[in-house]
Amino acid sequence: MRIATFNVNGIKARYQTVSDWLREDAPDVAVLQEIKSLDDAFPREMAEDAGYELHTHGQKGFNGVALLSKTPLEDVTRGLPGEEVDDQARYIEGTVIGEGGAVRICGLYLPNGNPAPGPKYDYKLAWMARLEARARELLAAEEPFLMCGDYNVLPEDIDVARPEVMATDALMLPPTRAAWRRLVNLGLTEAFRVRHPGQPGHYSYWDYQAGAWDRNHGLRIDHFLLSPAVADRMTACTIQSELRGREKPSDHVPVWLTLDG
DNA sequence: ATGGTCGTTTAACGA
Repeated sequence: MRIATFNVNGIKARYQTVSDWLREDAPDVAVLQEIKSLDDAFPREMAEDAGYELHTHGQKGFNGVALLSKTPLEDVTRGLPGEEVDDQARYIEGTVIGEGGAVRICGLYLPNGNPAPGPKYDYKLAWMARLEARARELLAAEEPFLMCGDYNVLPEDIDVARPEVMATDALMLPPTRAAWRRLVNLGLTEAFRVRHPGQPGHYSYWDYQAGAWDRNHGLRIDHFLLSPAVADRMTACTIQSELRGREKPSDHVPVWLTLDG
């Protein structure tokens, strides 16, 4: 089973890019972030014509996540538990049944948090605490799961081209990294780094500005975290960086996870 | 040192 996470930066602007990508690269499950669309405004035929079941959790103008699956998803839920009122659409879960068993897929768009300090950064850290609580629940239930998406977290200095420029950024401030480590230290596996230990220069995002792509001034902020049973099934994790060089790209590229069965 | 680019939606705001 091949699962891809992709921050598309606007599903309407990315119509052709995502349509072509689904047909050419054909993930079994596609986990999308920043659809920037209401549920009713998502171009459903893009998914359905390519052979996907579509589940969205959208809002007007900003944020928004979606799950696309070649096989039916079970128990799709929207929103991250832990806050009574959360008007930001950043989280969706669904269970896919593969040959190797069921996997709970958690798609997330973690808040950027800039400027830090400030209310946006407070919201980011609170959101990370809620995500940790959700991971604890799934671990306690012994449910095989993965959490993937745009984490807006730079786990280590090798995940950014120029760490000194980003030192005070919400994506890598010490409290951000501490919250990330608490999550990983629950016993989760960060798929890409485990498959490519110590290798710098692998990014999943390049700013549209200042020739960031041409200079490879990128960030690795799109991640897969795997529960132990899912980590045991991992056979590959790769970043599809070539998509960033194509016409009318998103500022992010897909990250892929391959599971045995 | 500064500004630079997109997307959504049309005046800024978010990233």
